[in-house]
Amino acid sequence: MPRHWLFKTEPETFSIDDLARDGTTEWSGVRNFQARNLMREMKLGDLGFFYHSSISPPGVVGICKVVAEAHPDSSQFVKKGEYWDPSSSRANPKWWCVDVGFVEKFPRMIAIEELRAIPDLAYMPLLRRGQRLSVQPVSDQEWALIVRLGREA
DNA sequence: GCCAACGTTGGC
DNA sequence: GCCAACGTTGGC
Repeated sequence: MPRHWLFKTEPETFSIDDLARDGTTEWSGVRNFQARNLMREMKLGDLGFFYHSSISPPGVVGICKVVAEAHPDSSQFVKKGEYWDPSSSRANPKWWCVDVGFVEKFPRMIAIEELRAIPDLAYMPLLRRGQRLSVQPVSDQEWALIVRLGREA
């Protein structure tokens, strides 16, 4: 069972600086069953990379941790909200998510281009063609390698 | 339960 | 803005 993860977010919507400011946040709005299932596997204290997507350049910018295990995603019940799901109910919630907390911001971003150049990372879903999961597992080896890179000033 | 159409993701 | 990839939807 993976104990490390990667969380994608568009920084215009919610960035590492937003997480640093707020301390914790509900990782709501994920509407993909595979990503939901991964969040249900997460345990309190699990660490994850914080990844900025849909900007130039995209990349890993820091570390967050699971501060609450999976619970129903509150945004699915907000009527007319962006993430409202009329097919879900409080009695039988469809979407689940964790809460994440700020751990650290790396002194530099590790851009996807740099990750792609490392053969040991070739099997990361992030770098694989067509893999668009917004929540992904990260192996222990990948984790250690990327943390080392990120902490290089 | 097949599968075409459609919508979304996300790097480039 | 383009477009490949792929998940979801809905007609049949």
